[in-house]
Order: sequence, then C-alpha cells, then structure tokens
Amino acid sequence: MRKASITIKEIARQLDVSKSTVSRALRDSSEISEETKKRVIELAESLNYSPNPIALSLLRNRTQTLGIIVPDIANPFFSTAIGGVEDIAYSRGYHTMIYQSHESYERELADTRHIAMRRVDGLIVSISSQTENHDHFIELQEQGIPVVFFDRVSESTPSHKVRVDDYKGAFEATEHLISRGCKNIAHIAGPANLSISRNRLRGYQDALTQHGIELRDEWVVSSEYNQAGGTERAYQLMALRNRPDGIFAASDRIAIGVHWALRQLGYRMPDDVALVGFSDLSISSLLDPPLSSVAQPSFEMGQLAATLLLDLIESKGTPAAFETRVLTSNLIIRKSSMKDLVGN
Amino acid sequence: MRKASITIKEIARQLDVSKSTVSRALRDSSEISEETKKRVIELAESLNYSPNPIALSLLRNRTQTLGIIVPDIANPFFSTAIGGVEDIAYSRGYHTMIYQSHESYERELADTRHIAMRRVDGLIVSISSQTENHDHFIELQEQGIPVVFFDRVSESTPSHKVRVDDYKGAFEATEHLISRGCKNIAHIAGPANLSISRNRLRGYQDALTQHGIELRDEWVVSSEYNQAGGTERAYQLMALRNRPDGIFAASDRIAIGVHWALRQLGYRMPDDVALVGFSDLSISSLLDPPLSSVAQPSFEMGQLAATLLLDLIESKGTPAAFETRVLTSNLIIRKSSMKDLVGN
DNA sequence: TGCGAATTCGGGAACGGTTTCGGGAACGGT
DNA sequence: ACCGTTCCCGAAACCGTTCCCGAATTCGCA
Repeated sequence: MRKASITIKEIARQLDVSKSTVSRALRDSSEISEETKKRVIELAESLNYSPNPIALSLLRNRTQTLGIIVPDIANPFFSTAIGGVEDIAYSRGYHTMIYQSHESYERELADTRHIAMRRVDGLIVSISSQTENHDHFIELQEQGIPVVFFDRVSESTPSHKVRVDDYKGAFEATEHLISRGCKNIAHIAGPANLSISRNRLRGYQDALTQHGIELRDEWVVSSEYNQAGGTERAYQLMALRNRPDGIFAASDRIAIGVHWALRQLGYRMPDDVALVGFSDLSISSLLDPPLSSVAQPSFEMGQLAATLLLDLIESKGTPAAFETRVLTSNLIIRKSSMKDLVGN
Repeated sequence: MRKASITIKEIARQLDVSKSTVSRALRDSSEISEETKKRVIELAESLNYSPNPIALSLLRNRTQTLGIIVPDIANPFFSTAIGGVEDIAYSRGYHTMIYQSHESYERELADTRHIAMRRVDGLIVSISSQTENHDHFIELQEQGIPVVFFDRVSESTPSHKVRVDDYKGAFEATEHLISRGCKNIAHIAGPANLSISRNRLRGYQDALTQHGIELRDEWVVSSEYNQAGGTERAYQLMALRNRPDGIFAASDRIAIGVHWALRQLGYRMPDDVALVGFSDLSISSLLDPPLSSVAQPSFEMGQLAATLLLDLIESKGTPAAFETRVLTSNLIIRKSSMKDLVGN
C-alpha cells in the first residue's frame, strides 16, 4: 500500500490559503509577503514536503531524464562512459536511464521506442553491431528528442558525435608492431557496419602500405567485439600456412580472446606473436603477459557526450550546427608487443 | 523544440466524440460500440498514437519503474545481476532505473531520497560497504516503497532478501585449501559492517577449527572489496615472519589484487601460495594461473530479487511474511589453488 | 403503447503542480 | 475626495489520462 505523499493542497488546507499561494511561496516568488512565505516554508519542511516530479513532467513535457543505450553495461568501457554521463547529468539536475541493446538491432529499436514513449529528454547512444538501418534515431529527432552518439557513431545521422581518433590509434598500433620487427601483421577487425571497425581497419592498412608492406587479404578477418570471436579468429589465423607474427585486434575483448587462444596453442607472446588491442580495459594490464592497447578516455567521452546533449536540450530555439568531437587515443605499450629487436 | 505528441483529445476532436469515448475505445471497453471502437483505433494507429505514461503515473501514483542501487555497475557481478533484474522486469512491463552508490553511504542516502522523490515503485539494493545505518531503507518502506536486498543484505531491515550461502562457500573454499596441504591459511576479509564479510570470515574460521587448525589473528586482515586493497593486504601478509602458504580472499577483486602482488613479489602460485577468491568473475579464469573461486549465480539472484519485489508491489493488500532466499554457491577449482600433494 | 433495462456516449472531477488573470485593500499624490 | 499604483492573494485553466455519474436513445416485453 502506497502511503499518500503530502501535497501542496494539504499545506494550503492547513494554512488556510490557496494552493497558488503555497506554490508561489515555495518558489520564492516576489509577490508573496515574507511572513506568508515563512509560514508556508516552515510547514512544508516540518511535513517534509517534496514536490511531485511527475506533475511537473506532465506540465512541462520534460522529464529531467537522459536515456543512454549501450550494447552491454558489463563492458568496462561502457560502464565507465556511463559514469561520465552520470557525473555531468547529476550536476545539472538530470537523471539517466540505462538501456542495453545486447548488440541486437531489434532490442535497440525497442529501446528507442520505449524512450520515445517515456518522454525522455534526450538520448546518448553507442549503436549495436548489428544495426545497419539508422532510421529510428532520425525518428526520435523528428519527435524533438535530441540524440548524441559516442564511440560507435552513426555516420548517416546528423547530430553531435563524440569519438576517438580510431584511424590514428590503429595506425600507431600497427606502426608500433612494425617497429618491433613484425613482418606478418594480421588484423582482427570488428563488424563492418560500425564506422569504428572500418576506421581501425583503414589505419591498419595505411600503416602497412606507408611502410611498404604488402596487404594480404588472408590476414584480415572480422569478428564480433567479444572474447569468443577473438579466440575463434586466432585459431583461424594461426592455422594459415603463412602465420602472422603480429596481431592487431580491433578491441581488447577480441584481444583477450586471442591472448587465451595463443596460450592454449603454445605460442609465446611477444616472441612468437606480438599482440595489441584497443580500449585499454583495466583487466588487460593483468593478463600475463600484460596486453598492449590503444587507450580511450572513456569517462571523458561520457562527460562530453552528456554536456553536448544537455546543451542541445536546454538551448530551445537555437539549433547550433552539429559537431563531431574527436578525442585523442593513446598507445599503451606493454609486454605483449615488446618483441626483442634482433635484427637491428 | 519538443513537438507536441498527439493526444487523446486530438483524436476526439477529429472524430467528433468525447475524450472519454476515445479512452474507452482504446482500452476496449464493453460499453463502446464495435463501430466506434474501430474508427477510434484506426485513427489512433494512423496517427501512431501512444498514451502518455506520465499522465498515467500521475493518476495511479505508480511509475512502472524499479530502482536498483549497487555499489558499482562496472563490477561484473553486479552488472550481470542487473541483467537478471531487467530480464524479469521487462517481461512484466516494468523498467529499471540504475543507481550507483560508489561504496559511499552519503551517495546511497542521496539515491534513496531521489528514489522516493521519483516515486519509483520498488527498490532492489545491495548496500554499500560504508553503510552502517539502515534507517533510509526503513523510511522508504514506511512511505510504501517495498525494498528487496540481494547479496549485501541488511540484517536489521525486515524485508525479502536474496543471497548465497556465504558461510558454506567460505567453509568449502577453506577446506579445499586445507585438503591441498596448506598449513598456514590467511584470510582477507571484506568490510566488517557487511554481513557477507562476517559470514565468509566465520566460514573460514570454522573450517580451520573443525580441522584442528589454530586461528591466528595476524592471518586475518580486512580490505575494501577492490583490487588495490587486495594488493596492499597481500604485501602485508607476505611480510609476516610466519608467512601464509594459502590465502582465501573474500572476493575476486581482492584476489586479483593479491594475484598481482604475489607475482610482483616473485611467489609462484600455487606452489608457494595457494589462492582462492569469491564470486568467480569471468576475468578470473583468464589470469595466469587461473583463479579458483566460489561461484555465485548472479543472474539468477537478480531474477529472484526482481520476482520477489514485483510480487510485493502487485500484491496490494496482503503483506506476506518476508523471506530470505539462500542460493547455493559452487566452488570452482583452478590452478591457483592446485598445490601438489607432496606429503600425502 | 408504455415502461424498464440495456446500450452507448458525454460531462466533469481528479491526479499535483504552475501560471495567467484579475481583484481587493492599502497607500500615496494631487 | 478621487484616482492610479503597488502589494498580496485567490480562482481557474492547463498538462493527458481514467473513471464515476448521468443521460439520451433504442430495444424488448408485457
């Protein structure tokens, strides 16, 4: 049984004034006498009144709530990004509702519908790997709900975007493998419908060609962004007649799967195979050998996305031009890629 | 600019009927003619009308939302438990709002206040390690918002509780270390104000005494449930004149910190020190050597907590007796504790 | 034919706030 | 004495929906 909360009407009754007066007194309006204000505020506090946000939402058609869709909150990259969003949101009086797409397009669609129904004020999203059609985000925007993408952004949707320089990160990672003497460098890419996958792939390719190394199709395979995919692809790569001596994985989760597979197969890292991942999850440094990785500022990405979204929400009339903020990644070199330089 | 959603009133205007009629037609009331129903439903669909849940909430004083407070969503144990909660909640038409206490009492307090203000229908919570006073949960219940605890339960608060058999899990883990020939078994306990910490400590103690092993105070230290604490305590334990040859850590996060410290210090696991953790996080199996751990059914715990809470919410009048569901834990033995049996 | 009972629908209150409008009283100035 | 301000406050509309209460029309049956 839900106990009735005390309302403005109840205060008005006890003080024998109108509810308008109570409302104004609590909002410290100038057209209420100091004395009445004091009486109202005192009673409100003693009754420990708190205004009903639902009534406010109905009135203003605003919920003071941000939606956020990520593929998986158990992924540390996303959970810390969510932390960044919450950090900003709380400080500006908003709350966040967290949705998981579980890398499913259908689920993502259902989430956006729910967000529209729930009248959330805005959405921050990192799209699922199975999403090819982005119309549901456009629809949301047409309903007046602004959308900001982070990490896995939609290229076809005009909006604010926050991402890291995937191309540059991948380029540097690959260049690092080259500089450590790797000759046969493979890449395990992410799903091709995500722009981050394509950019990281391009970074890998350009680094090789720029160093005069021939691209070989058999050394580029694709995987979901998870551990099982990494393991599977590693088995596939190491079974090649021309096996790689360096692997750049498009994510740490993939790299962890590779790491596991290489140990299973008896390869030594970095001597037999040098390995680099992407994201620098905190667990990556705990592996043996510790994993080299391209670090992304996940918390800051969440903060920035939230800031952009809130500005969009609160600047009613002025639809400033959409911008894409590109944060810098940072290659963290650990033992998994520190192959001895024999030749040099 | 938020576009006005189409309302029941708009449909009524276009069809020249009253809004009551529209409302009833959409709810398939028997007192509306089939023909009118059809007209209303058709127009509603073509306008792609969806009812405003905020208005409903105001009317019913129900939000169809569950609150959930965990110390940290980046902890895989909690994020999978949240997955279990969502699984049940979605299927019963509820949404979940996720809060993080960050192991802070003040933050937990602020979260419960926000939950009360937001008129959430019920709360699922695993309390923070710094929480000693549980009055805020009682207050919530007095306001008619039911509370269900999981994992880190409150002993002083009457309510449904879902937990694993911490005592038995700890007992078995310790007994396992004994059976592998460990003579000097230390325990890194969690914060003493959490019942799980105390129960796991008791399991450790009882296993030792039951096998005629003397308890030594210096071998029981306490730590926060995180990696840094584990590392610190491991340094402390290994510095003892009488250093342990087996360590049972109260959580995997602590155990991972110990794991790291032991490798830093040059100890071999399990030969020099055998190690067992608690929770069986997925990363634990990736460590080298893989970590033995007491597995908890985290997803099922979330499901069960949600089921109990929803039953509580929807059974208006009948306040059935509160129950504590104790799920069984499961010792997973891996290399970190598989010390060779020399003597036997 | 007349009358009670269905059938079908509209009016309005209610949920808990904010806000527009207006009005009474006090007050000051001429 | 009269009028214009200013200060305080109340009445009522409004947000979107449900639901209670009537009410009009039709229908069935005696």
